[in-house]
Amino acid sequence: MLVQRHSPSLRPLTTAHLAQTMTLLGLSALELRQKIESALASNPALELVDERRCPTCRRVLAGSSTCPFCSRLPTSSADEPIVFVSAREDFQNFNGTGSREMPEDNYAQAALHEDLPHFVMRQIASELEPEDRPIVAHILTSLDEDGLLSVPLVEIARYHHISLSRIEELLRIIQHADPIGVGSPSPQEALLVQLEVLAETRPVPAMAAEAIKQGMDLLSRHRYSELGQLLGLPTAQITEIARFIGENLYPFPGRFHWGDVSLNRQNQKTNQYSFHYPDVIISRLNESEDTPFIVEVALPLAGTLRINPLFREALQQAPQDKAEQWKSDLEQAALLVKCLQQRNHTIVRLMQKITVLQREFILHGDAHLLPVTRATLAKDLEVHESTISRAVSGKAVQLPSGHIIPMSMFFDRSLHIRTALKQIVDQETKPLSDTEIGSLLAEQGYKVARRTVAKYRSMEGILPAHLRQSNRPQSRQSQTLREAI
DNA sequence: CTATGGCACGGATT
DNA sequence: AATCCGTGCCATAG
Repeated sequence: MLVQRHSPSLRPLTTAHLAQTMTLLGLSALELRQKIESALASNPALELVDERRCPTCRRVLAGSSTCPFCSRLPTSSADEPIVFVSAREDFQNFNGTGSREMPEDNYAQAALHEDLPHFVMRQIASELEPEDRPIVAHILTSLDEDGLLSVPLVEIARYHHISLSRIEELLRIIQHADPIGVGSPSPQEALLVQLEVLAETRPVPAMAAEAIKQGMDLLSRHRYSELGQLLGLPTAQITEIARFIGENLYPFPGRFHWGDVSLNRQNQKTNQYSFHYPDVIISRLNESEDTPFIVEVALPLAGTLRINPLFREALQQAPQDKAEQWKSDLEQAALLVKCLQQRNHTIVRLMQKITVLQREFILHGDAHLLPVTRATLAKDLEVHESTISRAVSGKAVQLPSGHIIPMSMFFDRSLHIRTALKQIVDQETKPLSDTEIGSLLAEQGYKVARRTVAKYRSMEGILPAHLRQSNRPQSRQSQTLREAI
């Protein structure tokens, strides 16, 4: 296998090597930690020693978690980013902020240790009868990335042989957990639940619930006068209700904070990137324009994982019945350590390439992202394409700006065009049709079909021209709301 | 008649 | 082999 070429020190790869390297490569820092912890617990041949060495230069590190020697290489330049693996002690205390503001602490905490289903379950578990828990778990795991329930309730009721009304009771409990409205079958219902909860602590506009119930589609299309007629209210009052909803309610309870790292593009536009522990942290050595990058590949452990030398000795005089077991433990341990090295090695090499290629993007944002494919990078690095895929998937990168983005964003083929599109719409004086936007994009060198403009536009949550009023800035929430329909 | 969204196809990407 | 993405065609709304 090609991987070998870059790691001459490793002994020839067996199938086991390969399999495990592949698996480890595909894991994020968080998953990797779990994996290592469980290995550590079950395999006596492994030990975690406090002595920490810089994985790059092998120097023993004293206090700091980053190697002072490596991070101060005087020869590095913009073309040669400093890339190294770093054992992060702060992993447990990670709060995801960096320099970035964090809206709610508990979200960050939750995202570190668990996903949306677990987060919700933990809140409500005490309210539930033990026999209801599997049912609730079923519901929670069926949520889509927006935190909405796409599976019909009847189906779940039938599956568990319980009545529909029982299910509805349970769902009600779920909906009142944080994020409020989670588990609702529709954005509409999510809004209603939020409204209800909000009403307990502060005044809400009269008829707001009616407006949502009866005029969801009108509301979402900004047809305030029509909605006014429907409800027999003056348009002004409807506008007021709409404003309130836009500012205080959110139709997709899960989208704000969770969302799939690789798929959910929606939250990128809001700067609310997912709160995952970054597998890679990019920072700049200084403030100058041509500063080298410092790239830390996070190893979610404080210390060095190695084979316990005592165990190796003990193996010599192992009792008959245990010999076999011990031997396999030792092999397992050695394998894990090697594969771990290899995983890190691959990621380091990958990041070296990426940081050079996407330098402008890292420093200056979305518009400068080059459309690079995993395939070309694989060729550059002389590894198999699938190796890159695995190395990239499910991982997060923290940029010098503090933003945490999915690593796959480095391979987004249309982000720069979408950014240009956003800019066009931001600056438009009258709503431009997709065709017009298309020709403007063409002037900038982006030749895309009209249909594609429409796709990008909706990806960015921008409404079609006829529903966009001329350039008054609108709250993000109401944009999202309208997107719902 | 124009603007847009849905569906589906084919080629590229993973 | 499975999935994603850009695009063309067509139906529908305005």
